[in-house]
Amino acid sequence: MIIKINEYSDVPIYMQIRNQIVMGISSGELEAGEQLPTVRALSSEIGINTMTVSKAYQILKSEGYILTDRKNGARVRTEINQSKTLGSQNTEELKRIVSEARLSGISKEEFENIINEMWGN
Amino acid sequence: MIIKINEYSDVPIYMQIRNQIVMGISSGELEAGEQLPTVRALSSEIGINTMTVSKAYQILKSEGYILTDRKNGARVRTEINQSKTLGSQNTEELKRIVSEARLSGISKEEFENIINEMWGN
Amino acid sequence: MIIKINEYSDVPIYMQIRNQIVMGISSGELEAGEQLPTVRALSSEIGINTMTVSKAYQILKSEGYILTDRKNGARVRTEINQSKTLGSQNTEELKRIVSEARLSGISKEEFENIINEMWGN
Amino acid sequence: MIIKINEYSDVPIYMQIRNQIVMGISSGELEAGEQLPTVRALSSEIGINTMTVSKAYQILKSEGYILTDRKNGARVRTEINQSKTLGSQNTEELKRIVSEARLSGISKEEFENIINEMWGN
DNA sequence: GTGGTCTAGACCACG
DNA sequence: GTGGTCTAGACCACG
Repeated sequence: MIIKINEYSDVPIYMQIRNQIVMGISSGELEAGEQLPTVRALSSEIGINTMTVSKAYQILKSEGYILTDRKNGARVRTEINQSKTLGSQNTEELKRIVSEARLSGISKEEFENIINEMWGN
Repeated sequence: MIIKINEYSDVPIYMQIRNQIVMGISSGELEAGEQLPTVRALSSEIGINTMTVSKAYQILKSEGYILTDRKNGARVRTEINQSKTLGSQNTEELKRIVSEARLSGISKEEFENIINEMWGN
Repeated sequence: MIIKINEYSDVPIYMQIRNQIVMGISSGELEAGEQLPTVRALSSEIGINTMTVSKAYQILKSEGYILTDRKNGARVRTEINQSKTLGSQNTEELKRIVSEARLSGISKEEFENIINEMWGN
Repeated sequence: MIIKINEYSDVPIYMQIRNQIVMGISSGELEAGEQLPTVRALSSEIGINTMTVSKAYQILKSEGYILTDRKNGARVRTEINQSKTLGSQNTEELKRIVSEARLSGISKEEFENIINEMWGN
């Protein structure tokens, strides 16, 4: 899986890494149990500080997306916690996006089509 | 309309104000042409600096949501530009949220119900 | 001649009045010697303070575009001073606009066409 | 590149900075990808507050002229959006300048020569 | 070291 | 009274 960093984004680099790995797991590009590159490998590959990658991995671990051990490095967790809830921050973000979409003249049907495409099948 | 600031949020205060006003316009709580509180009134009401409120208003102005004049203060714009697009940042955010929702075990139907509730009718 | 005020413009109202009268003289809509509406008439017509119109007239007078006397009110000057220079402020503004036009991908030919249309004949 | 502030100008300092950087990019004095001075360096160089410089940079960023990141500071964007339009404010300003130029006795040919010089080649 | 945020307080032009 | 500008100074996350 290829991680692409936008160094000029407002989103911190460690968060960009975290987000792309989460999206990779969700899309199936990263399978359950699959091994992630080592911190050192990934940081040299994308040309950033190891601390930054390490921070991304720590967040993914604390969120329950990956497991780490000294021997095997990091792996995608096979049983990700199914909270079945969006969480308050994502709910707030989603409300904001929905509001802006409505004001920009997008119809609910169009918005649902966007969601459908993103969801895959 | 009541603005509530979460001082522990990662979202800057001026952005929280901006977001809540956008959501207020979208929901109809703030009507087209309606007058917003003055910078001074709002800043004293929520206990923050006038510069911070001013920054929120300037962003809303530059985004085309409100208009300001020296005499009457700020008003909700009656004709908000209908770009009919989400914008690249909102698209990225939405992709991330969809990915996290899927991984948390939310079904597409449940997600669409969340959208439906947020959308209103 | 009809003066249209944009109350939400960053350009002060007195300057909007001044600018529109200058453009009216330049286009020929206002002829040399033609009488302008009284301060009172114009201010009530466009619904603003008499002081604001008065300020516009004072600027036009000091710039040599109009003449005022108690008996006849304000008239377009028949011999406007032909300095044949842009002035430093207009020169700076024009430089800025040219720079922005270039960066936006407008060609010199296209820009000259815009000038031609504005110039009339 | 040297930024010169006119403290007596009606143009706010942050806008003077913004304008001079835009003109620098347009003239080629600032090249695509070139690094701008840091907020602190520029503010101390021209003797003004960091907030004022920061505001100029934020405007340039929101307009798409520059990119900022925490590590490297600000850089001139390599691909500036080519809208190919003047924008309504610049169009209005240009109309005003053309009108004043005509009234001052400048011929269309002379005006086009001024444009030509500003445009470079 | 970098840009970003926020404050307290001042002053300004406009109307 | 209104929004807009600017300062001096502080603190912050990111890298």
